[in-house]
Amino acid sequence: MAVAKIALMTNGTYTDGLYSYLVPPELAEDIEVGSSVVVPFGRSNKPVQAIVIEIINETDLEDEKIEEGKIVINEKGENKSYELKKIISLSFDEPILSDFQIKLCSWIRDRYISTFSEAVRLMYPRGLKFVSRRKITRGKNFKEYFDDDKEKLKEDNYIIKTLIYSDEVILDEISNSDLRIIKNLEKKEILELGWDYEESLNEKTYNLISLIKNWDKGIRLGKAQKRIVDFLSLNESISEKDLKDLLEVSSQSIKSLHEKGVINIEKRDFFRRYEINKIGEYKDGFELTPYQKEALEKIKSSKKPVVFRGVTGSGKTEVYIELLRECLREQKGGIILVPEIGLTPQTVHRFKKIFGEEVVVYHSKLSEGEKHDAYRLVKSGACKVVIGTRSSIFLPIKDLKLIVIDECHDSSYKSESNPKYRTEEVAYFISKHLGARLVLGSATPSMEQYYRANSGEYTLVNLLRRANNKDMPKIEVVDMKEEVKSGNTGLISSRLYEVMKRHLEEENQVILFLNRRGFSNFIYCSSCGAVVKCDRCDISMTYHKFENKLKCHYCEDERSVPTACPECGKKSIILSGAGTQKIEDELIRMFPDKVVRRYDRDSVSKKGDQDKVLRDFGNGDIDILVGTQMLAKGLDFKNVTLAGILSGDMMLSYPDYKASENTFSLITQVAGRPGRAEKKGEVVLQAFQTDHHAIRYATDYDYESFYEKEIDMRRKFGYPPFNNIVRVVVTGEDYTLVRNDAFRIKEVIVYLLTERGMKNIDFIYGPSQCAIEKIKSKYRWQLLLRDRGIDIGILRGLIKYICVDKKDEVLSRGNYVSIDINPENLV
DNA sequence: AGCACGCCGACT
DNA sequence: GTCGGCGTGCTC
Repeated sequence: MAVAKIALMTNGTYTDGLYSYLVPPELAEDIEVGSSVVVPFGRSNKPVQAIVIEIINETDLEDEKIEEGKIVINEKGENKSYELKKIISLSFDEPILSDFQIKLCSWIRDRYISTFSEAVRLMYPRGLKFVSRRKITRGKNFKEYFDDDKEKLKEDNYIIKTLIYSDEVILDEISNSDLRIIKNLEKKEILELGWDYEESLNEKTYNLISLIKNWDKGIRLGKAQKRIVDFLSLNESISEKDLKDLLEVSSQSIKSLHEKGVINIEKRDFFRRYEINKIGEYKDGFELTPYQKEALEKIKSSKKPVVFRGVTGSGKTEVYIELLRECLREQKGGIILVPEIGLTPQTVHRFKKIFGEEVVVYHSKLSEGEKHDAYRLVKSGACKVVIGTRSSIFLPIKDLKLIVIDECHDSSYKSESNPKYRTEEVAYFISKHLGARLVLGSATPSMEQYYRANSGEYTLVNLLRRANNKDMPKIEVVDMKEEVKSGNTGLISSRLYEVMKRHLEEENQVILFLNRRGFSNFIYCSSCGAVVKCDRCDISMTYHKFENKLKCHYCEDERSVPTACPECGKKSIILSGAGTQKIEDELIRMFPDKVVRRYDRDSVSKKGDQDKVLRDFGNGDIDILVGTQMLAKGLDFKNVTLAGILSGDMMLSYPDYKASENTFSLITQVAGRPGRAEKKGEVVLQAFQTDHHAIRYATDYDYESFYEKEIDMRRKFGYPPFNNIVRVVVTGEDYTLVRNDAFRIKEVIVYLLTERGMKNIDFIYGPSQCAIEKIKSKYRWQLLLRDRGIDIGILRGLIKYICVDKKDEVLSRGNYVSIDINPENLV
């Protein structure tokens, strides 16, 4: 028998390795590398899912031999023999992972310090549900047990009673006391305790109905049946549901037609697909401008990944479309990655319109069924174009030749949960191995991306002219310090009000932009200055007017607004900050005859809400749209002539080395919204730190100068792209234990390195408390490490050794450690 | 991570 | 005695 090395799909680092199982002869033909299988695991032989990573034929065994079902493994000159278990079953006919995907899993596992199962999960079809349950059956002494003592029938356990008339008892969970009883009876062979498992595939089918060619015309048909036959003689085929709806006929009529041999009923796969409504306007056909053509040719001729810097409105999308068209002409596949699908409904719709059924849309808001069907459409090769968010990079697109990462600087391309991968790196790995073209498009590439483009690792392609040949709108800066001095404590400066009024009077539309949903919309005490914070997360709670409640954005905890200050007891609690709700109120007061709408995660949480607001805005039913980040990307409305940025520098105060970069790109993006059609656009930027280089260069649209200044700082302080940052976060409920563990990790690192003769260990920062000290009742301490004077590979290995392999020895019980290589944010 | 097993204290 | 809680160790 052949031996399969498998990786388990259960969680946990302890079982993160390869295990050997025998391939039973009856499955030998079907099990391949990449197959999804079920294996018995652990002392109780619980069935678990696993992926076959390697198959070794008996004849190829070297250090290992199989003797009478046992495997003899030669380890360090010693023969150890294990009883090998057999694979129970195969879950899909086809292998789930290709050889390349297995390679990718290993790479992800190493690079981001995750487990095999976490990596496999990224690529595993969502439609398969697997559950294992306890199964209790009768032992051979079961009958005797009652013969001995008839009284037992009355008092015994309900499981045993059930077994008197039923062959088995299946339980989702088993209580500790029941387990003990069963274990005891198992020894006497009265009961047997085992496992049962169930796999269900969430796939849908429909009935396709068509007329049989030579059906017997002499058969008598009912009225409804005649209608069906008439319809089918004009139409080739129709789904049963549509037939019923259209002709208003019953299942019975269809059934009897089938029985009479008049019609065919065929089961067909039904694919649940994500559809979106048309929003806004854009031209369907287009011709590339000479500049776009030039960029296209440069991209096509590059052998390296391309950083495609195109200013807002330059028409990067048209270039992507051309690249995709070329792919399809050659029968190859392509993928366009976008930051968050909700951010660019217009783009998605546009691709759908051009490429039709060929496009699969994939993002986190899809249902499990929709995700699964998207996977199937791609896996089968039926669809060759994917447009989706970061996780779609793992879809098994056939003959992948093009990967585009649009808005490539966006932070949503970094995964925050395990494996904490960076989409760009994964895409790079894939493109290299599969020979696919990689294009990173943005108006404001990240400092790292631009650095790579300048250093020759990537190719730089610029598209610095807008498609409509218009200049970028002028950005006017309003100094809020002056505004406060002159007595205006509102959110909207007198200057912005003035400009808004002018644009609105000319029947144009205005977008107002704010950082994050209600980020600083906290309440505070005007006597002592105390801010109401969440007890569990230690972040300011946000005031939500509609519910008149305070909410924590990290743990979703909520409470009513206190009447007195929790610190000093005085009744001087007042509202502050600039939540979108508060602004909405202010605007309604300022412009009573205009329609104001909010666009943030609170007001458009449902799938349809978002489309509706954008549709209304596109139709001109809304005059002023107020929103967060969601407004900054990809939206294209021709009547928008003014964009207001209310707190342009708020982001600068985030505890993050990327604060400047994020501020710059945000301003640039917002500025790209107004004036996209014939009308001239204008931007008003309110800020306190008007002299900051991010603000100054952004208002001049001077990306190059900003880059020069910023890259110097990165070099000086050892931040990416010059150094990698490894973040280790310890969490747990006991403050002291968490803190001590963070210090212990540092000590162990220093100890191990000095032991190896390393002298300058000055690349560890911290431990320090995280900016958000507590989330969901768990304290958080962090350690930041940089690869200064140490190779990143060695550093990664060291951290894995300490925080994963030796976790039990280093960490206190109940504490948890999370490792993030080059994290996107440091809160 | 689960899961099983075994040790120990509490309570009939 | 035996029930249940938790600490420990293993998983091809």
